[in-house]
Amino acid sequence: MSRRGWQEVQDELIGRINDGAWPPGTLLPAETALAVELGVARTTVNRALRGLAESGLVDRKRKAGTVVAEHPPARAVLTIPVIRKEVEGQGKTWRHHLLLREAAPAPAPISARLHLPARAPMLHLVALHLADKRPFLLEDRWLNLAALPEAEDVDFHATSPNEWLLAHVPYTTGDLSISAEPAGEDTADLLAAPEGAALLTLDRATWNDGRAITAVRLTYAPGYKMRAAL
Amino acid sequence: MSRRGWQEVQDELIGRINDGAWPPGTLLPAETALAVELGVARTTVNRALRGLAESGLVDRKRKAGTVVAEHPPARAVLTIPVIRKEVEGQGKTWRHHLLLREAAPAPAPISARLHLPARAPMLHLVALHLADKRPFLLEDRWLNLAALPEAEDVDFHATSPNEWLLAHVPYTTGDLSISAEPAGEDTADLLAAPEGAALLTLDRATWNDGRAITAVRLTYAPGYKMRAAL
DNA sequence: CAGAAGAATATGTGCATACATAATCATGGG
DNA sequence: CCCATGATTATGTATGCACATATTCTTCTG
Repeated sequence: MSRRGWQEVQDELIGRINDGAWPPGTLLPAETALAVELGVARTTVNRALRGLAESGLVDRKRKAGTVVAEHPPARAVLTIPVIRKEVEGQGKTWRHHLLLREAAPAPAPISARLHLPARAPMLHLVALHLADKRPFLLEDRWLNLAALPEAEDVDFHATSPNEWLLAHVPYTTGDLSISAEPAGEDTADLLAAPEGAALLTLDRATWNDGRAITAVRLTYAPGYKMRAAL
Repeated sequence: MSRRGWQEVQDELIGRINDGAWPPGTLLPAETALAVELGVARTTVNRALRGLAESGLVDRKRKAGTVVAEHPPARAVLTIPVIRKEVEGQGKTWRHHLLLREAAPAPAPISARLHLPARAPMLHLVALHLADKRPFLLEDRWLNLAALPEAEDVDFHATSPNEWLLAHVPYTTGDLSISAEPAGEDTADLLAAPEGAALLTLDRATWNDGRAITAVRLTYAPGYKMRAAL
């Protein structure tokens, strides 16, 4: 029945879950048993099950075995590209204006979010990104100078903060919060939106190897949609 | 230097990318070479590299080799739980009201989004979800009756459409679009928000094994923030 | 009978090997 | 010189084996 690969095995298992043969809560056979039944090596079954566990369809615990999840959460992978790439991907011309560049101690909400001591020395950058000369998004960023002293000497007119960071600290972890916010007076003005307009807003904090790097708020112009694959 | 496992190998590789030893665009050594250098089996290097490829840090192609990505996009994993679970996770009481239940042909935008013929027979459901008796989110759903004829006989007063679907078709694929929308008159009323308020809105289309299942729009009450891990 | 010590077991991972597959690269014919 | 074709090569994956590790289950002891 099997012949080809772990994908085939995975499809078979998904099928059994979806058609009700293994309803939520079912303890399913051990890897070794499945391997024998499907005529493949245990490694192959393991690969298939690992995938299902990653996507949340099953829960696995050593010795306890593999159980079909009761409430499999939907997982969507958001891909947040470099801003320039995103604009150019729409066939538009990208530009950016640096509106503010100021070394300043971190205000309380920022230092708290990054788990830094109050008033840690930071670089505050505000940049407006344009697509075909129309406002696209506002980048309001606080950069931790202790982690990135080089930033002090960078010309952010030439390279956007967004892009400079990615080139310098490509691999980061962090968290993200997505919300809809009404446009404040200044923001409305910069994004050419009516005051109070609904704006998609991303708040992001970034660490690298345990060191706080940056906190940023991205405010998109009205009408922007973020897409993700499930 | 190595000793334990693919994670250690992965950390080592991430380190070399992050500290500039392998800048973006670099073609890195073949798996076999890395395996020898790090004193592990190729399988282990492969595991580490596969992880990096999944998170977008490197691009891999057969024969061509592994290249450090030029613009590693940030990837965030959004976990969208069952609505009831989410509300209860905040320590609040969940309830829902079914506001509309109507069999009707799909309007054009819905059938287009699901790649179905125009006016395909569907079930239109609107439900308001409450957290501690306060409006939490509005669920506006179109269900493909051809794929799920059982839905015709379900009492959606007892089980929310959201939850019924998850129990019936646990594993689905689809796409998701996230935006900020101003509250329309009806929506504002139902969510107890001022008209024009900024509301986080999710639009989702769902397939199972190539068959269109449902299209849904979730409109959250003001102030809602969606969180994700990077 | 409670609680600690130990056996049993399912998953997690590493390794060596083999073959599959997709690109690329080199080669030779027109 | 161009292009088709086949050789080369890096990744992709399967397999059998071994051992690690986290739990659970069992049993022994006070």
